[in-house]
Amino acid sequence: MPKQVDHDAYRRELIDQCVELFAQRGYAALTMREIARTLGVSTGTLYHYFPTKQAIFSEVARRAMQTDAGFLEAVLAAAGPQERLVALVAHVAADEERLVQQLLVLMEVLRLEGEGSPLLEQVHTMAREYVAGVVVLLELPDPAVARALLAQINGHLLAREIEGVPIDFDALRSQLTLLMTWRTS
Amino acid sequence: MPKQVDHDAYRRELIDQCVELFAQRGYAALTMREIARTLGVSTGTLYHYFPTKQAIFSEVARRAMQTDAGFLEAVLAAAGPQERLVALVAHVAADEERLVQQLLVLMEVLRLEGEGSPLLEQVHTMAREYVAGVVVLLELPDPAVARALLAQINGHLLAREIEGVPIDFDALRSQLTLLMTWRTS
DNA sequence: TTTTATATCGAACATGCGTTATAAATAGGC
DNA sequence: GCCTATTTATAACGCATGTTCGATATAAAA
Repeated sequence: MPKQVDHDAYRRELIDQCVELFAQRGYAALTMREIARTLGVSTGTLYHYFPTKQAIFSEVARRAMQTDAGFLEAVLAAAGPQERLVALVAHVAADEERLVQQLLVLMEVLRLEGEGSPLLEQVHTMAREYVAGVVVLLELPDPAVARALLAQINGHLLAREIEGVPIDFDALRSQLTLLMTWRTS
Repeated sequence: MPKQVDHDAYRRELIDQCVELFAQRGYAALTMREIARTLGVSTGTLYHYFPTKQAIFSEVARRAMQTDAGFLEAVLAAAGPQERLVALVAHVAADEERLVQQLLVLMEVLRLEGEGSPLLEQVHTMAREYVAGVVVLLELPDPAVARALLAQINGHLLAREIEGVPIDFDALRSQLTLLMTWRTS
């Protein structure tokens, strides 16, 4: 009968476009009017699809936490741990921007959500799954090694922002290779 | 004649208390009224000492960037590179909270200040001085090694927030020791 | 073509913001 | 004890915010 729009698909589209916005501007500084203007809709439309600004952010955060399947496939395709590490760094280099955005959105969750919030719990869970995933992927003997590798990657992403210089991915890869040999002492 | 208050000293006191506030709440979410309430003064008093909210934040950011002298002394007191690394990690462990706050404030600067802003330039400069300082302190052959060490430390600080688990400083120290042996390949 | 439920919009509302203005309190010099 | 310049506090201003609302546009069903 009425005008028909694929509600859920459109919602996802809007959320996808919001990830970059929330990452760059932060939750508090970003206004509903600015979101609407950027997405090319009115605030009325925004409220037709989402009940509150907070609800938009929750979905943005959940979206940012999703690991893209294509990446996992690509890394798993490589034969040994060494080759997989190379594939992993290649993925980081290719998706640099998105990974920085993911970090920024996650930090925003830490800011906004208090102890015990479901969204915050989800962030912690996801982080631990990341660690466990790297252990399996690279056949590591100890989660501490995985943590070190991820810390190294995130540290470099952070340094890119703070120092304002591009990441040397060759150096990063070789540093990660060295870290892979680390054993508890 | 009138009531006398050490203006500059009081300003510094207020700024010091604001660092934690801006780190935890972020610039946009933090209101002048909240600052005033937390510091136990009125907004009028706040505006007597600072012209704008932006001005408070600028000074907070500059304050957060200051390396405390006590730390440098302690590290320099140690004899060789290995011993100094141990001292450095000990300092990180002791000042964990303050270092996380520093990171959060710096990220807030990145959010707020556009390309070419003096404050942003100051952040970049400070970051590079950090790298150069670590090179000298630990007698490293390559700035890339210093960057790797700092990335590892910051990465672990970040992971503490995101994973919600405490840092294993013994593991961190031994991982940093391994990274110190890294050479460009 | 008419009907009708959905989709979209832009104006309006209440609230809270950064900031200003103004008055009260304070303490040192006469 | 009185000035007087500084320090403090409070209320108010203009504006922007998140959200609500009524009207309009849209397209499938009849």
